Amino acid sequence: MLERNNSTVDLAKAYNPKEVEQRWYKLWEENHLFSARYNPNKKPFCIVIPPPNVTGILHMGHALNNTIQDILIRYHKMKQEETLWMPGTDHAGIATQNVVEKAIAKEGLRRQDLGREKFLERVWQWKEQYGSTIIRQLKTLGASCDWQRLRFTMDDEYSDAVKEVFVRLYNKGLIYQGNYIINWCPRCQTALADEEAPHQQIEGYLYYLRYPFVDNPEKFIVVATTRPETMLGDSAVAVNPSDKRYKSIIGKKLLLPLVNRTIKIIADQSIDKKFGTGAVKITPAHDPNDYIIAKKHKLDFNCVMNPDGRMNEQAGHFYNMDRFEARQVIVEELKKKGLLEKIEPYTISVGHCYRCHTIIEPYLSKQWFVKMRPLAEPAIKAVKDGKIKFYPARWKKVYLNWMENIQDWCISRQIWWGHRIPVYYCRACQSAEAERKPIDKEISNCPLIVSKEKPDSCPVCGSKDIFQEEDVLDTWFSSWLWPFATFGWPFSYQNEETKKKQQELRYFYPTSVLVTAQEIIFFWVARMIMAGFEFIKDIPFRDVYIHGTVRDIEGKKMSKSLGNIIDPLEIIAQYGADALRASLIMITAQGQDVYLSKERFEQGRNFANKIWNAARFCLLNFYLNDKEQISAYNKENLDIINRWILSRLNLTIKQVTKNLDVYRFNDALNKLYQFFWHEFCDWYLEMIKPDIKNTQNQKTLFCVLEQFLRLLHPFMPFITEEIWHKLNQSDKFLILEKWPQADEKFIDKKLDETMSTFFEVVAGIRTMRAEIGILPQTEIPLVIYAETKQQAMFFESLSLQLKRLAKIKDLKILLNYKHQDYTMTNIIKTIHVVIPLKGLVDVEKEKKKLEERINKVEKEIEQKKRMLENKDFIAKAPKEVVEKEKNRLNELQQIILKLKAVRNALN
RNA sequence: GGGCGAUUGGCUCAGUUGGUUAGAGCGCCACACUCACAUUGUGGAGGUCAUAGGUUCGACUCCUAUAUCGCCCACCA
Repeated sequence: MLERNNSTVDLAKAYNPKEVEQRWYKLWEENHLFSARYNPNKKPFCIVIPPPNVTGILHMGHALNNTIQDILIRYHKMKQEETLWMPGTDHAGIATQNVVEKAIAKEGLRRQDLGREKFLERVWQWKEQYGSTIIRQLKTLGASCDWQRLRFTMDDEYSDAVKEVFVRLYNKGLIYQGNYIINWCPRCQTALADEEAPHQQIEGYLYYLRYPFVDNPEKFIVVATTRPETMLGDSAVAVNPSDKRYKSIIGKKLLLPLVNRTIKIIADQSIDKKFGTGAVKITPAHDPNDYIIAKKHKLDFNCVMNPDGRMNEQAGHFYNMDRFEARQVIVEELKKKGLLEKIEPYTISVGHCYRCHTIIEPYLSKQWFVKMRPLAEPAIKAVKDGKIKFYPARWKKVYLNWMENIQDWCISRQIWWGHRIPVYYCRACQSAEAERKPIDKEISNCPLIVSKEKPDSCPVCGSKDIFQEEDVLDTWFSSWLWPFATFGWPFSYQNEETKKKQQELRYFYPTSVLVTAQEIIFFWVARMIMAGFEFIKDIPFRDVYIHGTVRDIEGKKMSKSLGNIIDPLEIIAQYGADALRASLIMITAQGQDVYLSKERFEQGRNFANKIWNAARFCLLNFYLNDKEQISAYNKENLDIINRWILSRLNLTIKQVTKNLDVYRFNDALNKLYQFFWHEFCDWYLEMIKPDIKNTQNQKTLFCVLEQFLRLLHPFMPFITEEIWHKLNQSDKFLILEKWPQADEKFIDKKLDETMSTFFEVVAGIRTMRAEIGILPQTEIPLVIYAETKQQAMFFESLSLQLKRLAKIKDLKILLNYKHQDYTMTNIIKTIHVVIPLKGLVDVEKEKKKLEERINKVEKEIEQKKRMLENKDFIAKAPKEVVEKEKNRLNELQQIILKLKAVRNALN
């Protein structure tokens, strides 16, 4: 009930987001407004959050990503769907381990000092202490996640899913172990997947080395390399078999410098004759291409480096040198021996660890892999067939390109924090060689036991001395199960609870949309699609919305090391979460990168403040005791101003809804911004102000404000909820209210046009006033010469407003323009507007301006005429367009007549 | 080497299937504070839509080149 006593409406002059936001979030949570459940009577809508790292703290990327999800969730909730936003965090193996290692380093400890178990204890401790930071921060942003469902990728239930998946894939023959050259990070000391080792160009050198012949040490062959330190592990030099320069020496023996080992010259098609000298040193254990060649030619694999990037015992007197130090020393020694031909500057592209940015070492080691081809097939098809849609669509191509060239996935990591690989060995059967060493022995025959649980005894020898694989799984090997493992899949134990969970999975899966950034398409999106098909036999989500990357104002990625971070929490503290959200959304065009500076957030703050003050004004002026729904009116009973604002409101509802449905958040919000600020505040409120107590104004005002709050709620949840309660004085939460539906019968295009003519006239008068220097508060007389009787009546009906808005006294609305005493005249649309005050006008200036305008209009008339004389245009353009052009020409011709009349009068 | 994106007023960007007079925010200039809001209001200046061709009755929009910037993918030592 709308019972209002002005003294009870107590709103501060400026909006104070801090207090409001905290209060409402608490109430939302306490009332479980975000919780979702199986509900067959409602359409499900589900988003799984891209789980932030437990080590994470909220950055702008999170803020954007989660604001978008929150908008979708709140929007669909208001559309009365059963809405679930599944939250959680990711254990982030390497990242978290690094963080904890740094922490214990302060105590002078390395993880090896603690041992695996103790170290893991410390990680869990760390997680308990700091792991919920990001969750708290998401709450300050307003995220409407179902927090009771909060998942962590290392939860028991979730870990069970990971093990299940490993076992299933292994049994299907899709997981294998093998010695391959993988991306090795010498700092993290673990293998990485290809995606985790992005290539970056760095300025390096191309070294030309001389390898002497065994039978003739005076002569040599020259090879080019960017990594001279690997020469210690060379097994051969390869040339192209068709290379005339080297044809005769294929098969000859060379003496590998510094190590004095004999190697052969071999021939291989893959060698590019044009590159370098056309002769390539082959280092099978340190280069993926050389590895392939070595396999083919059965060469030796000489590993010369330790996992920490230092040279190993095989490296002779370079032992224990760091790889880059060894590079310099080796080059130096070769130079002394006269075996360095030359050094050229050269740009090379090398992999970098995506966690610590150390240069990757291609390293031969025994790792676990997933065969991806079979998994990719259905995932490719689903996207090709449009079962999964990308927004913006261009990412489809990127996805397909990657999927169609997919490589096997290295999933083992030599770290401690993560899901330990569910593989067991029998010590009795195991020989010493099974220890991890970069070797090229075939996989040991020692029996593997792949099992979710530790087996009691060895199935081969019966020994009870069983131990588990040391490696853990790639973090993404758990993340790719997120859309279903979060529901409790695989429901290993059947009971009431798991049955309920199963039902929920069936209800919410496939989820509705995945919202993420482009960097994550390969890591996560593609793999979730594959896992979805493999384990649930269905797509994991229908839509994938890829938003842009948040960058600083210069287009650089925001990062700690660059020091260009804008902290969202600081913005929230300063301007409020609503302001942060609104600012981010307003400048984020679909899928485009966002360039941010602090000042951008003022726009959101200003908008919030504007809403606050407009609402305050309304609340101070409501006096009706009963609230009547506007839909109960017959719109014919409303006056033109109320009809107009309802027309604009309904159009806005339509546009906002449409834009939200296609993920055009900026368009949706900008429409609301435009409507509220410029149509509702600037025009509507100003027009009804003098007569605000009028019943129909009251009702319409209430209705528009109420509907607007609903529309804005997904974008700016806090301020809308606050005003909503002040407006309704009830306990009903806005988030539970229905999303407005546009009522077509209120949308009146003609009326909109008529009103904009009125606004143009008002603005035109203001311009004239400003030009002749009449102060805003000074009232002036005015004559309007309308075109038609109807138009005159229209202005008559708005004369009160016109007088107020343009500070007019003695308003005359006449029909036939007759120039009398020239004072100041303007033609707005086709209407003469005259300020009958003498002596204010600089006649020469006016003449000049008039001439300019006449010229412009004449030019346009010429153009229109040409257009309309063109037979092709008349024949081929749509009728409406031709009609429009004709009308415009007509109008222009009227305008020009009037302008000329004024000019003539001036002369 | 392939692919993608961007190029619109001083700045940052919109412009949804091609259709009148290309929009916004910020900034700038001028004016206005006892009036819901100076985190405001009113008015104004400022753009040959990167360049060159082409398609079309009509191009900011579609096509082809070119230039500049940015990103992604690829094992060329």
